[in-house]
Parts: sequence; structure tokens; C-alpha cells
Amino acid sequence: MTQPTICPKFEKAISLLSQKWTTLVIYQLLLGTQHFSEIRSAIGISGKVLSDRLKDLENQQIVKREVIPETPVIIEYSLTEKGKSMEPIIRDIEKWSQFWIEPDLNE
Amino acid sequence: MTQPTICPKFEKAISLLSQKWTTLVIYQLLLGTQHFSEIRSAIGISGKVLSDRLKDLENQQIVKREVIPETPVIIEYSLTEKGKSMEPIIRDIEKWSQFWIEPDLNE
DNA sequence: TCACTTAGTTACTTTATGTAATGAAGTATA
DNA sequence: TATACTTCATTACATAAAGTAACTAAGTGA
Repeated sequence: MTQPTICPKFEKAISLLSQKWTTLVIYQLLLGTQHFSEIRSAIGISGKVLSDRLKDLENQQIVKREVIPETPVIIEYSLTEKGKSMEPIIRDIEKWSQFWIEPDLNE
Repeated sequence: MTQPTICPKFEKAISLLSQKWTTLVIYQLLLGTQHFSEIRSAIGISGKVLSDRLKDLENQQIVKREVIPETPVIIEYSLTEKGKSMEPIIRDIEKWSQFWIEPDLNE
């Protein structure tokens, strides 16, 4: 029996979104351009993992990293068009969660 | 500086969706009721992880597990209302991926 | 000089996934 | 009645991903 394989584009999108923190980083950047430590403290991610995630997202052309050559140098992270185009997905998750999720009380 | 914390409902939804395989399992069940080994071979997940995921999703009331007392016993997995309500999220990811994702050639 | 900041990195620990073998309950065939 | 096969799992073990904490380089400011 040949199985209908899952579309590789969809699979790739899923593997991106099912990495921990990816969605929250994008969610945070939907608010606008931010610095490393802003994202870090806003979503409570560690420096190491944020650094990894931002690299992944840059490679996927979802996040843009800009070095502003002032002194001291300023580094700005923002969403590309591709990144911004994920907003509907994230808004849907947001809406769904408001309606359907009961937050855990013991956390 | 007090940070605007992220909504716990949204966070919980995100942590659910960012578990590996969760979305693909739901995606598969959007096609209708299925048996363990159907899901397994359709999305290429291992028995162990599928077992874990289905338990998680049952606990979240996203998936319903029904034991049909025939002989041999038949076990059917399907989406609850809550599970079905995730369809728009998944369709959005699907649409987004079709437009924006270049599949990796080397995989 | 000393303390503090930003944007990371490094070494190490813990948790999550993956792989492969196994089990229980049943069927199907010789 | 062996035996081989199926389904829905579980177990033991290996590897990969994420978390923690200390550290670095370059700069500020007192």
C-alpha cells in the first residue's frame, strides 16, 4: 500500500513551527524591531537558545538581523516579509487558545 | 521594568503545538477516524512517540480514544470538537507553506 | 579602576525524541 | 497445536534538543 506522503513544504513548515520558541520569537517580533535582550526577557528564553533560534530564523529568511554601525554597535532583529506573512497563523493560534484553552492552575 | 507577560492560554497552546508531531497527528486525524497503525505509517512516527502524543492529546481533550469491544478489540482515534476547531490553524500553515516554503533539496 | 550593559559563546545537565526489541491478545494457516 | 502474522502498545537504551550558569568582548559611566 503506497501511502499518500505528506507535502514536503508543509512538513518543512511544521518542523519549523514545532521547534520550541520559534513561534514565540516571531510573535514577539510582530510587535516590531527588537534587540536581542528585549526578546530574551520578553519571552523568557535563554541566551543560548535565542541565539540558536535567531540563526535558524535568519537562515529561513523569516528574521532579518541588522547591524547598525554606531558606537556601540546596535543589533536589530525584525521580521522579513516572509516572517510577517506568518501573522495570520499566529493570530489563529491566539484566537483558538482564548476560546479553547484552560490554563494550568498549578504552574 | 515589569514586562508584559505572555498570555498563559496562548503560551499553553504554543507549547502544545511546538511539541514535535502534535500538529501532524492532528492533521492526519482531520481526515477522519483512524487506527494507531494508520496514523503511524501515514506520518512516519515511531510507535513510542505516537503513543506518547496520543496520550498528551487525549489529556488535552483534543483526541478521543474509543475502544470498540469487538473481537479482536478495535481502537479508534478521532478528533474532539476542540481538536476539529484547530483546523483553521492547520489550513493556514498549509497555505503559508505552499506560498513561502522552498523545500530542501538535500533531504 | 570598578561596576554595569549588550550580544553572544562555552561547558555541562536535563529532557525529549528516536530506534529496536519485546509483549499480550488475537487471527490465519499447515 | 505449533508457527507465523497482526495490532497496539511498552521497555531499554542511544542520540539530539533545550536548559542553566558561568564567561567573553566591546563598550558605557562614575
